[in-house]
Amino acid sequence: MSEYYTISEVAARTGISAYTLRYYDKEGLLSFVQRDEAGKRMFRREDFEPLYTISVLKRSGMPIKKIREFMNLYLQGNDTIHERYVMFAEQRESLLSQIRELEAMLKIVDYKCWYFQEAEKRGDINYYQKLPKEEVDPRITEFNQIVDDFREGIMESK
Amino acid sequence: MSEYYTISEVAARTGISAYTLRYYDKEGLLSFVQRDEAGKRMFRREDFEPLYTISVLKRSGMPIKKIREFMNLYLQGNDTIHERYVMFAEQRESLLSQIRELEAMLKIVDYKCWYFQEAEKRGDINYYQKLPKEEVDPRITEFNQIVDDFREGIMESK
DNA sequence: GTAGGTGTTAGAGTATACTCGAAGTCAAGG
DNA sequence: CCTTGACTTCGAGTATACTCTAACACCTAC
Repeated sequence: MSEYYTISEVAARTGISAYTLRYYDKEGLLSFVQRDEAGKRMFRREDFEPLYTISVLKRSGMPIKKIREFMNLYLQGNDTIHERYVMFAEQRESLLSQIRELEAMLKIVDYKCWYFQEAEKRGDINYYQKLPKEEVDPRITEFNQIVDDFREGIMESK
Repeated sequence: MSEYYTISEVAARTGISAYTLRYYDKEGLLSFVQRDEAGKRMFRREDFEPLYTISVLKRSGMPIKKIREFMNLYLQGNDTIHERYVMFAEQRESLLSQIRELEAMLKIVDYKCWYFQEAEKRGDINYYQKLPKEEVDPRITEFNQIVDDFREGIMESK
């Protein structure tokens, strides 16, 4: 069993390309990686944990610069536990708001899927305009209200 | 009450800057917008619906090029209802997988928040390594297993 | 000893989505 | 009449995150 992993081994295992790993290093994300006499990166077993953390932060939408800040705190060890906790707590809030945003978009896209199916049945994208008011599905009225608010500059929280 | 809206009125109401609206137009997203004799864009009341749709698709993570495709179908009216339905259905799947991904990240960030609080109490980021095996919280064991899988190249679905 | 395969670096190129500057048009108000 | 302000276009600049090329350094196998 080899003590160290080369960049291409790490790339193959993590799904992060060697190019990207070198880019992350250049950007100061991989300062914890050791080098051999020739200057080659030698990834240790324990290096996969910070690597995984980088991957999680990136997939959470954190920009590289902020991940670098985090990694700088990581390098300083026990003195920065609190600061790192704060960063995770903030990222948690960011994730929650991203999820809320996507769920709001999902609701509208769900409506659009339904509406387009109804329109397809009738062969007319504006079929509801030809119906008497009381036969118009409330979902349509509700959506039109959202669009009216959009036109009037009434933003849905956000 | 004015019949038409200028670009800056639309910008103020929708929160999309005039620069961005012109960029969208250049990219073929706003072909439905009329112009006056002087070449100025005249947004009609009804134009806010496609504008809202563009906003929703963008906030759903759809790239501009694909939104353009959608808008080209929109311009063709009733003949493209089915194709547009398909695009919404695909976007719905995309949203669901984005939400699943962020929820998976949230779980890990939640764990990190908890772990860093525990570590802060003890003033040691690796406190659990000094505990007897049976006193280590199962959440820690579980997380370490995820990192082990990451190192072994065992991807969590995705 | 030399070809192949790995690694290194610096720096250029790509893609996406804006964001802005410059120069010009046009209509209304002082 | 002329300035002001809102609009126009074209094209350049910015930011982010890669993605790749070029030139070179090693080590191993034939």
